[in-house]
Amino acid sequence: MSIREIAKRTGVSVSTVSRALNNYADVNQETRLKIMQVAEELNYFPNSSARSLVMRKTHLIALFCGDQISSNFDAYIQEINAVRTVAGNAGYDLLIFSNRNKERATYATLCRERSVDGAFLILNREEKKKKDQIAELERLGVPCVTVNFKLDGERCSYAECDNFQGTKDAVLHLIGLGHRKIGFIGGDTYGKAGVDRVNGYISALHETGILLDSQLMQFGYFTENGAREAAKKIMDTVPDVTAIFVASDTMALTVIDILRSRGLQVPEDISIVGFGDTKEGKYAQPPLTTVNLMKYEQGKLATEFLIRMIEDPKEHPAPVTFPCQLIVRGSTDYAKS
Amino acid sequence: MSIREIAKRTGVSVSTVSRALNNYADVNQETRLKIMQVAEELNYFPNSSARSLVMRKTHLIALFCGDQISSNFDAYIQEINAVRTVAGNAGYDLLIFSNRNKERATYATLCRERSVDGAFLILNREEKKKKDQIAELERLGVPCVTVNFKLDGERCSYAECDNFQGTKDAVLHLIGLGHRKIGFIGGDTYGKAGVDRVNGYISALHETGILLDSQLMQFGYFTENGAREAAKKIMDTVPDVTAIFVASDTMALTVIDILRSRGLQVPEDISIVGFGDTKEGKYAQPPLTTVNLMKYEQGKLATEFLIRMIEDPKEHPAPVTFPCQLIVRGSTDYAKS
DNA sequence: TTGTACGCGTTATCAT
DNA sequence: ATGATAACGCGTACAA
Repeated sequence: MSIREIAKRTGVSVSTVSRALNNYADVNQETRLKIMQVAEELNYFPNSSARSLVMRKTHLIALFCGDQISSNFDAYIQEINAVRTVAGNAGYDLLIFSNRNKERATYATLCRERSVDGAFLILNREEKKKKDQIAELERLGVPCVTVNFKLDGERCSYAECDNFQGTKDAVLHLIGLGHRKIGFIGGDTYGKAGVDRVNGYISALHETGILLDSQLMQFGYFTENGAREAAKKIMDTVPDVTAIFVASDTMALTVIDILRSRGLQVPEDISIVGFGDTKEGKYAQPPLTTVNLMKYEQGKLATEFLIRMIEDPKEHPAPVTFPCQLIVRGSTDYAKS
Repeated sequence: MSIREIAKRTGVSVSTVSRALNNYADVNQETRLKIMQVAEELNYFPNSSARSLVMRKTHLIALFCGDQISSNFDAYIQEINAVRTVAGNAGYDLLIFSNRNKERATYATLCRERSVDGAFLILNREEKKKKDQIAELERLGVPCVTVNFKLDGERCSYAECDNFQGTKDAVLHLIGLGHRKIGFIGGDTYGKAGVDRVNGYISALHETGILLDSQLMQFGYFTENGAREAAKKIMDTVPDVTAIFVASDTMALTVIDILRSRGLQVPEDISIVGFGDTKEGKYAQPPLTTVNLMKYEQGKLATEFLIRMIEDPKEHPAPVTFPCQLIVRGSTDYAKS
């Protein structure tokens, strides 16, 4: 089973076997052939633990995705698919830390312990607050990338999407349809993404000369209840609103429910734009106009950064901001004149 | 950084350090404290490659999910979540093979090379045909489990869902609503699952004394086109059909489209039951009545089997067949009288 | 072209 | 209670 066994059976030394199996030039064709033949017979395959130990390379990329506790991959599939594809093409396998015994361990600790060659992080709202852990990771020296989160550090990079532009495009789309009283239901403004969406909305109005009405701006904190309350406030204070931008698809669907319960039809009476392009939105009735975050592309780019850093110690790819894409579907229409 | 470094700084031998760090009883409290302190200072963490090498245990579970090429996790999220949770609780991390350089390697080979402690397989239709690879895996000696696929072998087990009962329940639901002319659009009959669904349909009819009409039975092969053709055939030959069981949610939604294009309303004119309980179906209009495969539970159970086999060489958990759950939503209603 | 010897970081065995 | 020493399986300078 081991290289030593092959050495015995072929009557050569282990080093010769090693060289033969690793396609070194300095080994006789005959002996090589014989070695490979015996290896085949014994169904030999190198032990990657041993190899990693001596090579100091595991061909493993750590994948941190979202809360380890709630463990829902659903939201991260596109990024995960991207990592899997790009890293796989480059010859890497993926490691997902699930071990609960190590729950108190930090990202950096986990990476070091498993000697991963690099790490890909998809952080949720809670995790982004762990400043010290992230700082530790940035100091670690192991190449790291994130999506939708700024990661500074010698061996770090990231890809993020342009929430500002995405929101702005969505609101400009509404304005293009003739809407003037346009509501905004944000998630929160704790992070850059949330702030950017607010600014995108404001910028779109500003650019087209529409006056800002603070009563039209509410926040739903990405919860159903929050969205419900926000929508009610807008409807109560500005009943002649004709369109609302909502900062997540899930909240947007909730808003549509509220509107229906008040006897309003979407998009006939009021247009709704979501954010995130989820399946729920895609298959909703009417299908939701929304903003696609290009998550696969983000993941792809970030992984390419990661691979470059792993394979070249001098690489330090500049972070990229990715444009979002507006997906126009059935929940938006011309404003009633 | 290494155990050796700690030994130097504390003035003891490496073996003592190892014992101290691994909570062996036979080490002086003072020296242990000192060792732990230095380990803390140096921010020491054990190297798992080295540890795996000598312990012959990696605390790694291989996760094979679907086609390595098309790389879409979407369909397997529930199982993956289950593995992650259960394996994580038991102290295992997850390894996803993505390395494309090893595309020609077999499951068994990959497992051996990375020395995983066990493997969890989610096989798609294509992969289930690789009989020799699966046989090799069964002989490997590394604990393996699958979902929805029979895996024989000393160290193998699996969890599957009861397609027969699930289909039967769905059809009985339709019969309970007063339907008598009930169509069946299957996927295929290449595997056990497909056959079971056919038999479930037949059994439900038989049990309630409804005569079988072969014109009402068609197959869509899990493709849009297939579903479309199957639906057309049924509608053309038995225009007074009042309900159709469709063997996948995706096909069911396609069928609904076809019916609409022919001026039929669901569920007013015709009831539709899907299979699989996907998000598309859940958020469709009307929400699809369907059969939930309890994928999370299947994954959970299979993983528990796996852990048991890993931790006890004598364990050989009996496979389990899981009952499906009928989810009644808006796409089914009483038959028009 | 091949073999010897050592190191990778850890644990286990057997002394002491 | 502690230390030497030998594994684990592999890669690689260096010597031959």
